[in-house]
Amino acid sequence: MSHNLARTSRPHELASRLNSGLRSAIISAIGESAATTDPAIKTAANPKFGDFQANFAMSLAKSLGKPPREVAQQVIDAAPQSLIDICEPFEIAGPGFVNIRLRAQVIAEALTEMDCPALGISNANRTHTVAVDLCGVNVAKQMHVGHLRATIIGDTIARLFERLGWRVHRQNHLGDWGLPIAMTLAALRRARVDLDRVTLDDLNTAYRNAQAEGRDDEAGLAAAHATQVGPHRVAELEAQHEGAAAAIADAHDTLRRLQSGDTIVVADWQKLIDVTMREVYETARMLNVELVPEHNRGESFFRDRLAPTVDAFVHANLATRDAGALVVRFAGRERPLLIQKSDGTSLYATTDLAAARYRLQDLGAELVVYCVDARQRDHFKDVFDAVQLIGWTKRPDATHATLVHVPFGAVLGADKRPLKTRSGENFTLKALLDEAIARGRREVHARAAIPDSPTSSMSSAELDAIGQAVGIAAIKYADLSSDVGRDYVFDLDRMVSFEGDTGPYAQYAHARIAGILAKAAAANAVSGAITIDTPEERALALNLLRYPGAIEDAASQLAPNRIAAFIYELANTFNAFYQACPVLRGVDESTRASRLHLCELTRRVLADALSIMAIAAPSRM
RNA sequence: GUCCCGGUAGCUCAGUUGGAUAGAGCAGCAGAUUUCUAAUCUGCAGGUCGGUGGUUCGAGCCCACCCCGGGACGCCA
Repeated sequence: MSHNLARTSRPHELASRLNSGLRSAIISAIGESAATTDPAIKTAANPKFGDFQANFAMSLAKSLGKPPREVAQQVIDAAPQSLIDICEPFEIAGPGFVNIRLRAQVIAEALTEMDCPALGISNANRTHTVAVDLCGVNVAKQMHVGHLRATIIGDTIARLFERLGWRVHRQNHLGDWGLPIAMTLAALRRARVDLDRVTLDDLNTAYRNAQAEGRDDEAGLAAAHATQVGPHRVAELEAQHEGAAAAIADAHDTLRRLQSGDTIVVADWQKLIDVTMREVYETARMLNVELVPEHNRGESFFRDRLAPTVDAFVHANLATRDAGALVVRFAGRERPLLIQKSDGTSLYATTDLAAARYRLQDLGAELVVYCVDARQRDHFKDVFDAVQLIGWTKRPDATHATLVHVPFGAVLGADKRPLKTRSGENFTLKALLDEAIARGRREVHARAAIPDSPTSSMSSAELDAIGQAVGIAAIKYADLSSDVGRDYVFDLDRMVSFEGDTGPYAQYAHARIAGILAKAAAANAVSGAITIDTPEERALALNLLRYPGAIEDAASQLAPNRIAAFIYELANTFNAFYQACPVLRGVDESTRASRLHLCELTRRVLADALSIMAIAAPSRM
């Protein structure tokens, strides 16, 4: 998963300095013919090989017809002074790897440089605009685990770009228009339900019943036609489903009134939206997700743009009639994209095309990211190709915008089937979050009950707040920390176990640091110049320096798990440092000042990285 | 039938443009604690990277075919 986001060059970063130094060494050793050779700098596979390794020698040796180690030696001998100044003597190892160890002083200087509000991340990107399609709830339906993913993955990607200074448009593509909503609305109106007092549960039930009614009707008639039974049998079936047919007719009538702006129907429709969204916003708040009414760009928003969208394809000669419907065909692909039904009405692809056009042309997005279920892969491939065909990705400056689907996998139960309750229903997201919060609170209260624990003096309300943060972190981190494109098994025990690669583990590392810093402040201990002496200090420092690159990689690959992997790595190296390197006790003043500085930086980087996933970082837990 | 995604330790997963002995966590075993928060750390053990063939100095990664699992396939979204 990647797009054409240009990776900014970071001359201040150590890897970049090594890269350019080796590049010029290669040219002076081999000649201009090797000017395009990538030094292939990577972080060392193993600390015993140094901090970085350069792998250029093997591929270069082949084209030169020389032994790789000889080529490596030649290049090392031609190293410019700027490179020699920042490294310990190079070592050639194995088939021709060049092992690089930075001088401790250089690492310390780089860290000092990183010690600014932006933490080394370039955020001068205000000319860039991205639109992020996220959440995508349906009106009158409860949120379930699928919406959890669409919401938090989208929010994280949005925050990622915000962190990099982009203009970000969150787009909540609500399912708030069309026959399904009309069916629900019609059913509720028939039953004379008071829409001012109705709950989302009521709506959800009405939605399901209305759907079942409609399916019943369609299925029966479809079967009748498919089996070519006589008109008598069809009539019989129609009689059987008379109620359903009446309901459908009522739904169509309601839809017609809704579309024509019937004041009463529109007001009732708005009530359904209000009831649904009230709960969506509440859930978003629980998840720390930034989602407000201004982000709503649902199907209804695009209703007047559907006909122009279809017209555009017709006028561009990209749409053809097929069995009464309008389809867009693609070279080398059997599957067409249906943009208008044979009855002249539009369907979801039409809305997606209109939405894409809006995001590209009205919002001016150079990148549009869709955080939607992986099962819609083919659908988005078709939609994106259609947008490409008609030329809506062309930008005023002659560049092309990019549309990217970030497909996410299913949330599975222990049986590896999509997560269901024991009675076979979908888990509501709310129930899942309540359970996680309860678990988080239980754990936090249990810790606080241990004498001398840092939280033992806290009030029950304070502990509840921390417990909620821990429970939510457990769920969010588990969801975001593996490749989002894949299915994962929802196992609350593992998520809330607080051991290993989990949200609470990261929070704990942060709280530990905050504890040290609080004690240091109380003792008037101050941080100062960084010196790198021990292996643990070096490992921690090198990890901190990787932060800007990790964030840029996460953005360019639209991969939230890259952030999580960085966090876990940093928390790990910090805990090893914590174990081996006393900060406040038994060390001289300059060591204490240096280690306090490392702690401060680590805390800030951890908190910053967690904030991109919108996971709280409590100071005590 | 066509197309898409996946298969890595008992379990859950990493693995960047192809690079050194394929890495973590959990579970298991052995250690470290009068602690700056043990929700931690250190070590051990655990693998035919689904299979076969190919490309390459070098393949978990690239190519071909096959096996297994999941998904999508015009008038739902």
